[in-house]
Amino acid sequence: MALLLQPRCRCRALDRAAGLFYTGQTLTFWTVKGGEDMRIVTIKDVAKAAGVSISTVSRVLNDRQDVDPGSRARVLAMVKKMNYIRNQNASNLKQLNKAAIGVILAGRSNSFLISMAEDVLEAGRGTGFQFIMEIIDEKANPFLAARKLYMEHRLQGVIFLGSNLEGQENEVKRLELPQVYATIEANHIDCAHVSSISINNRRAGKMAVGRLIELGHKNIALLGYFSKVDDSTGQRLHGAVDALHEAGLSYDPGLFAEVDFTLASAHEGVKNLLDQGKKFTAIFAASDIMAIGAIRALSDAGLKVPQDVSVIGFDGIELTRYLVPALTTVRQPRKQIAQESVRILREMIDGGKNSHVLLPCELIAGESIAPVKEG
Amino acid sequence: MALLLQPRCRCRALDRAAGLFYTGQTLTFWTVKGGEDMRIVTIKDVAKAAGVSISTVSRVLNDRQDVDPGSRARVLAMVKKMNYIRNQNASNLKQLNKAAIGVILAGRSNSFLISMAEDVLEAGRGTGFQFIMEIIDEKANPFLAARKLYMEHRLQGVIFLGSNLEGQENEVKRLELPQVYATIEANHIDCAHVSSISINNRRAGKMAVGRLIELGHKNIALLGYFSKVDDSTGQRLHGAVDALHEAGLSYDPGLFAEVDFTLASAHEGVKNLLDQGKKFTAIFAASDIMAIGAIRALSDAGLKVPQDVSVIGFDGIELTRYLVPALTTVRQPRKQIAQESVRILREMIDGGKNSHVLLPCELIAGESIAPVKEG
DNA sequence: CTGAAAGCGCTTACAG
DNA sequence: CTGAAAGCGCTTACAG
Repeated sequence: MALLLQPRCRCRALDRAAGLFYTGQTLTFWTVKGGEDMRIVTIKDVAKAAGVSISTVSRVLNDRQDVDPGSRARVLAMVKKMNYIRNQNASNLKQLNKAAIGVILAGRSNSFLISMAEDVLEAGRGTGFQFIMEIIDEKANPFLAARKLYMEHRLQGVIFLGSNLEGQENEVKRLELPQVYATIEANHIDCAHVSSISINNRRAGKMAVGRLIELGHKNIALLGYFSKVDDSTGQRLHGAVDALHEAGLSYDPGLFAEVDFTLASAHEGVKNLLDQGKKFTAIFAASDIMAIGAIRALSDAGLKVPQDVSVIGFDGIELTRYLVPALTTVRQPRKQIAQESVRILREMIDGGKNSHVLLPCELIAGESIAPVKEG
Repeated sequence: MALLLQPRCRCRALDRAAGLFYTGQTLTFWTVKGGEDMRIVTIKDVAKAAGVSISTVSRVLNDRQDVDPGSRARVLAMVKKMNYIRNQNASNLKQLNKAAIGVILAGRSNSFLISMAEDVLEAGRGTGFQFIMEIIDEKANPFLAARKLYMEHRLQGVIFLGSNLEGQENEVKRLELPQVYATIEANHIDCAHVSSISINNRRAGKMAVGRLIELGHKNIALLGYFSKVDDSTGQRLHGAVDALHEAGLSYDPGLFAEVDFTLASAHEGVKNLLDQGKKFTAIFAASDIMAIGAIRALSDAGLKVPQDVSVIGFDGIELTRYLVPALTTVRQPRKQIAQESVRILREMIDGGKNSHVLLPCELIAGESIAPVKEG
């Protein structure tokens, strides 16, 4: 790379053997090898500069106590001076029995899950486990991701956030690692190394629609999708139908719009219902994002929330509190799910039993629902 | 792990030497080594099973053409059968002269940047470069992240998304790699391996506030923060002040609320202004998220947008179009910035000159601004 | 407390 | 077209 020789960058090419070299304020340690001419400082370079063996450098880097304080000081000084950065590839390749936990996050743009991933990392602090997070596409294979992570980091266990287990029972079992499914009810999977923690999505959906019914709503549109196997989203909708039935109302499939977890899809779904002249006074959306898309579609049609149509979302993301009107939503206990995921996984890793936990959830009163209009 | 011996998981412990083993439908290849008893399939195992050398397996895995079709087929069959997954640690450790580009994304919960990161990956498709993305905390050191990525992947170049260059000129120069700063104006950094691409944030800020002035607003609150060095956010605010001055209005520091890129912070900032009895008829926020927090604070005080107060945001995230009222915002040409970042970086990698590009941006008319109320 | 040596799983000239 | 061998940068028993 010719640009390395530009004087304005205060860099000078230098053979590896020459060791350290000062140019201006910048300490430059340089290697020219096989066409590569970018500075790479390895443990070997540090060892040479500090006058110790690579074993000793490694010991210092790994905070082992059996190192002479003087050696340690010299090594640390050189590490800093030479800007040494450990090559994790090499480290991982060798270090087999690490205490590592993988976190597979399915869905890059799902802010609820991203927040929960942060909660998981937070909950993992001080546990002695290294948490390795992998963000994958919503449609990607989470088990493959977990296997890969295992290959590369020798995980002791995995936490899955937001993965869909639809028809994946065999994959789950074949991943022979303690695993916790967060936000997903996985109690139908009968495998001793599988736990799950979530809310009771069906009851949550029932609660939300129950509230709408209490307010006098009878024609309630539902947004979401039913999977082949009942996943979280489907359960929420099933719960909605439960509430209708319990109130002696019938479920009108014409008021269901199949939408995914995007603003655009929800917007279009509700627009379609309106265009078809469907009559409804309330909407239950299987996610907050869907609810926001829905509200916009209502607004486009001149309908006001909650005066003309009540809307309830799901998840309880931070944004809901800042919307005008604030969105009424079913709040999942995000932090608690995160913390319990870590706790349960650690328990399993320590040889404890698996468990399938259902946490209570809450209907957060916003400003987006109101009693049904007379007439 | 005792659970591996659970019959329901269809697994059986087996010495490595024993090779393959069928249990039920599941093909299980097993190793028991040093306390670890989770199946690890390596290239060596595949080689043995396919009856070739590891070199040949590696060639197949790397899609080299100099392999006998028969060998290739046998290897691929075993790879599939044995569920072989390549250990990237080992691969990266050895494979030095890869065509790889690093993408450092600063800010986990910045949806504008996350979307742009996806655009970058999209733009990178078919370039022959592997794109390696690292998401770091907003406050983390992006240069350290880049160095680490370089250590582990021998990057040819780096794209920084959303990093703050405040006082980091030396770090930039010391990172002796072609680098592109996206969304940041870095033309003050005089280094031949540094490029940047962004909008002219100052002019954009001026345009936004200019629009508010056209509508008759004179008391305009500003949300954001000024850095020591002028970064994007500061530039937007400077531009706002430019617009005021050009219109013969003076900038009232009392109408500035220092807030960061969170809903909560913007909400509190505007609440404070209102609590202090500050009078303003419009708000210019340095990001859309800030604008949303601001609108909520206005609503809490009984003020309506845009009837009582006009609000303009910045970035043009998808959500703005779905809000009610839709948020008027300065749209950054996200896709174009992403595409040009990749193009410019590749040019530099090929030995081309660096460049600092300013792209035009657009004021997207929403429903959140209106002429100032009489009286 | 320290260093020489083996080896993690892979890739890649090199010699057939 | 193929395999034996060297080596990427590290960690970790092992023997001092």
